[in-house]
Formats: sequence, C-alpha cells, structure tokens
Amino acid sequence: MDAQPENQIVRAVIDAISEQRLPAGAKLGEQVLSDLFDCNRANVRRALASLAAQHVVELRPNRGAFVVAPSAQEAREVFQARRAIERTIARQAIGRVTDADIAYLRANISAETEARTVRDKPAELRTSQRFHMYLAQLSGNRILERFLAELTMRSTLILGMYSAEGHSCARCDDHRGIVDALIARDEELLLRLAEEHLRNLEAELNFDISTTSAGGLKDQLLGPKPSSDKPVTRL
Amino acid sequence: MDAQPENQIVRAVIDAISEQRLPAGAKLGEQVLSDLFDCNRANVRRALASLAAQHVVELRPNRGAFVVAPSAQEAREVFQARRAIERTIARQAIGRVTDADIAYLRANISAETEARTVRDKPAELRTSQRFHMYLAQLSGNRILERFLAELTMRSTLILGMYSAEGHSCARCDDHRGIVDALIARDEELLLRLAEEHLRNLEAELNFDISTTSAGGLKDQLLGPKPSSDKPVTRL
DNA sequence: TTAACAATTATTGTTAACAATGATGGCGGC
DNA sequence: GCCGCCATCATTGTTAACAATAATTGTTAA
Repeated sequence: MDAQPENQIVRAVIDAISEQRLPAGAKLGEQVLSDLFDCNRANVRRALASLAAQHVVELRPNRGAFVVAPSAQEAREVFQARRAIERTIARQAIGRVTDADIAYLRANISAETEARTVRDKPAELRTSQRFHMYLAQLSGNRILERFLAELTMRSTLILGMYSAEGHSCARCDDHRGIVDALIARDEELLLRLAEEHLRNLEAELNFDISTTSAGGLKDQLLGPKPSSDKPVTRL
Repeated sequence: MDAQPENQIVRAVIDAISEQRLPAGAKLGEQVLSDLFDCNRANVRRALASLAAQHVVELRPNRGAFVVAPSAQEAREVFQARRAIERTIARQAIGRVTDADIAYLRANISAETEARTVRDKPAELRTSQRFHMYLAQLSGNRILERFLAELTMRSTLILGMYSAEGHSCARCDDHRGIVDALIARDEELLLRLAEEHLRNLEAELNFDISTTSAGGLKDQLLGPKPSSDKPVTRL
C-alpha cells in the first residue's frame, strides 16, 4: 500500500505504542530506526518530525526523539477530549450502523474477552482500541476518526504509565452494553453508557505510580509476532 | 522564543492560511521556503513533514507540498468536529471564566467589528479566530485547544474556497451573545448559542464555487504588514 | 572508595553534491 | 494550424561526508 519507509516507521511506532511494546520515555535513535527499516537517516528524520507534529514523540535538540510521557493533568485532558469526541461519534453511529456492523462489533467483543482470558495483553489492547475506532469509522467523520486515533493511542500510553497491573483495561462489559444501545437506537442510553465507559477507564488510573522503562527496541517495534489478526476492513 | 527555522516555517504557513493569504492548492516549493527563511532544505523538509502530519499540506511525491483543498464533505466534517469540541470547551469555560477574561473577550469583539467596518479582512479573520481560541485556552484543555486550532485554520481555508464574497464570516453578533451567556453562567443557553453560531458559519458556505488560485509566495507567507495586533497573553 | 576531570565514543545536526522525476518549451510532422 | 515528440530545465529525492553536541568510559587524585 504505502511502502514509503517514512510512513512505515510512523505506523510501526504508533502500533508499538498502541500495544504497549514501546513505553513512555523510550528513545527512538536515528541509527536504530534506519537499520530496522532499511532506509537512510533522512527518511527517519522525516518520520520523527511527523510523529513530533502529532505529539507522539518529543524532539529534544541534540538529544533525539523520545516517546512522550503524559502527565496526570494531560491524562485527564485526554479523557475529557475523548468524551467530547466519542459522544458525537456515538450519535452519528446510531443513524449509520448496519446489521453487518453489529456483527463485526460483537465478534470483536468476543475477541476481546478471549484475549483477556488468555492473558494476551497486546491483543486485548488492540481489540479494545479497535472497538472504539470502528465506531469512529462508522461515524463517517474522518477528522474525528483521526483525532480519536491519536487519543486512543495516548490512552494506552497513559494506561501503561498509571494503571496498576491486573486491571482489565478492556471493559468488555461496557462495550457489550454500548452495542445493545446501538441496536436499540436508544440515543440517551448510548450517550450515557459511552460517557460512563470512558469515566470507568479514567477511574482505573493511579497517578502514584509512573513507569518509564525502556528495553529492546527491536522487539518492541516489530513485536514478538503478529499473532493472527483480522484487518479492519469495513465489509 | 522558538527560533528554530523549522517551527518558524510551520507557524508562518499556518498563520498565512489563517489570514487567507495562502489559498488552498498553493504550492510550497522547497527552494522558495529555504530562501525566504534563510535555512537549508533539510529544515524545510522537516517543516513540510510536520505540516503534512497535521494535514495542513499534502505531500505529492516528486511534485512537492501543496496546501490542502478540503472537499465539501470534509468541510461538513470540520464543522461537525468543531461543534463537538467547542461544546465541551464552552462548558469548561463557564466554570473558569473571570472578569478579566470577559473584558478581553469584549475588547476582542470590538476589534472584530472595527475590522469589519474598515474592511480589513485579515484582521477580521484573525480576531474572529482569536475569540474561539481564547475560549479554548480558557477551557484549560490543551488537547482540545490544539485540535480546535487545526479546525479553525481549516475553517478559514474552507471559507476562502466556498464562501461568496461579502459575507461576514466574523459573526460578531453571535460572539456577543456567547459572552453574555458566559457571564450569566447559563450553560443551556451558551451551548445552544455556540452550536447555532457554528451552524450559521457553515450555512454561509456555497459549494458551487471553489477558488484555488496561487500567487507570490513571499507576500503570502510573510504578509504585507503585521497590522498592529495585540498578543493573546491571557492576563 | 568516591568524586571530579579528561579522552573517547556515539549520536545528532548540517551541508553539499548527485540522481531521478516531473514540468516546460521548442521543433517537426501531420 | 494543431498535435505529438524530444530536449532542456527546474524541482524533488537520495546519499555521503563532515561538524557539533552530548553521553560514556577510564583515569587520577583526594
């Protein structure tokens, strides 16, 4: 599709953060990236500039690029922004959702529960995010979709920093209720559940802890294994 | 403050679009920019990568960077996104606005009307945008503030493409009502007025016309003259 | 043993030259 | 006179070498 190394890097970094392989504060060295993706440093620098523009990484002069480490305040702002955006997305979705969409969402919820029982954290994060992003796609507003993509990625980063281990960040039950409200076309209920769901997520945060470790960049970026996963093609 | 040429370029382009000096479709040549801002092409390319990441310009391979030209559909999405975001901003603003803020907003509205009577289009656009961005600042949510900055800029671009000449895109009367509702701390009224205001703006669009001219990049980017203007320091 | 200093190493930042691609304009043929 | 083709030009893309800065390591002395 888009085989340009620049976009490859951008996507890989975002995906890695979305699956908590790349933690907050991790350094993205130019040499390492150009080796990993087999391209020259110019492309790496452009990719890092893109990521910096989206506030995914922070560019410290003469130091390099580091994954951002959102503060507690920023975390609250992220969830507030999500409530604002997902509210509109949910409203739009009511008028556009089809039976096929419902089927997809249900299947995705099954995948969520499955991933949680198997203790596959990356799959859990991925499917949970996919639930939200599928609704965003459904809304038909690509701008809100893009904003939400940034926010969900940052949410995962925040959860990685401030969530106590063992907490189920997936919240499949909430998702189930949301789908039910969607089927019923019950706007009032849907908006209430969507907001509650986000508040539940936020409530799981614990700002006393804050981990900013870093490790083997290669495994973090490329991932241990793709772990068979269906694409997000809206059928 | 941030004298790095990269950010200088980014800011200049965004400002130029916000004042309709740079129209949709305008080409941003690397040589021209590196001459204008007295830096090497590497910095220019990084700036363009940043702008592309924010969907301000489109990067066509082997062709260069062009200011995006939003379609009618995208225009609708922009205003829907604004309604979603400015709604939350307005609600937050109610609990945080001070008398000094009210004074600033009123002064800004005066500047708007002044600019409109004098037919100073750039000043009109600038002050109108500043009204919305000041409220965004007031909300205390820097993420929503950043999103809205992108959206207001794009709105100006859209107005430049699809608005019939002579229409007052400022809508100072709407702004006045919004400030009054803010003072009264009347949330319901405020949200209604804010939404109406955005719908009024959107209603002024005419998708039959679409201008994508281009001209002297230097004057467009650096501007004919700063045209004395107070900074947005929240006092 | 520790702390400060110095030399080394690694990494980022800058620059210039070269290659490749698309645009432009003139030329000849139809 | 108009259309297509080819050469020229301008612009973007790539690469490598070099400079500057920060991090690291080793050394030495208190």
